[in-house]
Amino acid sequence: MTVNMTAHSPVSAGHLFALVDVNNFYVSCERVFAPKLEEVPMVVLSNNDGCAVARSAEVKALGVKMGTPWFQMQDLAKKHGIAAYSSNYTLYGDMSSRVVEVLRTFTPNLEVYSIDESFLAIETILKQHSDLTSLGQIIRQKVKDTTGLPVCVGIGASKTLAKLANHLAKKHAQFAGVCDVDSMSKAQLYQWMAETAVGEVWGIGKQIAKKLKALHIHTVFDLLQTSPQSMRQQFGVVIERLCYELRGVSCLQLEEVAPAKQQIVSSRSFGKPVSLMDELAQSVATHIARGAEKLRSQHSVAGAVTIFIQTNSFKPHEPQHHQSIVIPLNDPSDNTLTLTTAAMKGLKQIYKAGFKYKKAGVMFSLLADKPTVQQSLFDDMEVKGKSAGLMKALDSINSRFGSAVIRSAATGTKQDWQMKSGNRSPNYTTRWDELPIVQ
DNA sequence: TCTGGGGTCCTAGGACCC
DNA sequence: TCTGGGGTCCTAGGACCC
Repeated sequence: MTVNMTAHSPVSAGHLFALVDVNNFYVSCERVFAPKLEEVPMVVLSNNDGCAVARSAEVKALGVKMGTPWFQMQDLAKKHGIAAYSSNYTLYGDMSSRVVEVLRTFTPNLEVYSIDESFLAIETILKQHSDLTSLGQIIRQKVKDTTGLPVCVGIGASKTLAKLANHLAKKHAQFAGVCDVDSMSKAQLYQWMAETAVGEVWGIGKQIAKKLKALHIHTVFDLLQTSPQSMRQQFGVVIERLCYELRGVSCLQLEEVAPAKQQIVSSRSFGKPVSLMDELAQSVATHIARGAEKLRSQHSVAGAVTIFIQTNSFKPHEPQHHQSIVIPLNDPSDNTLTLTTAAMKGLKQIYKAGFKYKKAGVMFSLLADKPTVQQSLFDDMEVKGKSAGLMKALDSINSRFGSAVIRSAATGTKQDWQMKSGNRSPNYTTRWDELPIVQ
């Protein structure tokens, strides 16, 4: 997330954000395709059907917390007829894209914040609508009509206020799904803030809420009364910024283009504990393959591979072994074989026989942009000698990307290329059509 | 050999988010 | 018996170099 260097300087005046958030996203997705579930209290379960990662309104009302293990709510489930569904992330990803598509019809200035939330910059589209609340209702209706999913809309002068507004819209029926704190009177907004626990604010988690409580800061309004400077002293720049955001001073910008990930993780718990090296190796290999796909999809190469294995920390009486190891790569890579080789080397070093492992995973870090194909073309030439490299490199590119990518190319040296292309270095070429093509 | 300070890089861990 | 899987940013401390 890009932020201002100092919390004191607002991005600019006159910002207006709308946060559109799907209600009980995974549950709502399942209900779109099985309308009979509409009235059924239900949860969607994590991998291995371990815990509840989404709860319908009825289940939330029963006090079931996010992440509650399914086996712990058996009695409750029987008593209230709670249905449980295994998660289907392909479906949810698809539904998420559809929602974003609808939102883009309102404005291109949009940040996809998570699978079920987007921020919209709405100051520019306001003109076409009589007021913000009716704009929010139109968005709601259109998403519902197009995708079948229910959303709530929160509107405010900063992202944090939009988040807060969304929270109010969800929690209080009187808002009918759209809350605009920007058009509220100050007195009214402060009233709502005084009724909202400080821990509900975006960026205030359990630990900080606890520390704030010790300072007699219980509600959002209490936090608003403090000086951001003193908050900086005690909690750091993040909370200071948050205080400004609550005051309507926008410090967090809209991130329209998602930045490339800085790390890519693939990990999973085992259904049953695993002790054998072979089984761990298989799991690690699978994670490497998954991670490498993610890596390639964002055109990155990894500079290091971390492998980690863990025993079941929910069983503190059993022997515990949590260990990870970082294997740096001499040449950053996105190649599954290269990465797997490195991972196996690491796994061998941390594996200990006799433990019951419950989880394994890999992480790719030190990510960098993958060199453009043109670059590697000429890199190969440099390495292998002037003339042999090009056609060979071409073959490998074609086999990798499909044979239609480059039909033919001139053989020649880097110097030839520089002559033809006006003496530019090929390293600065990023376009396919600038490759030296021969008919 | 002693003394001091500043900068960078890496790692680990904590806190937060969905 | 059964307890998710991703991410981000910030800070502190140690190693190392000048």
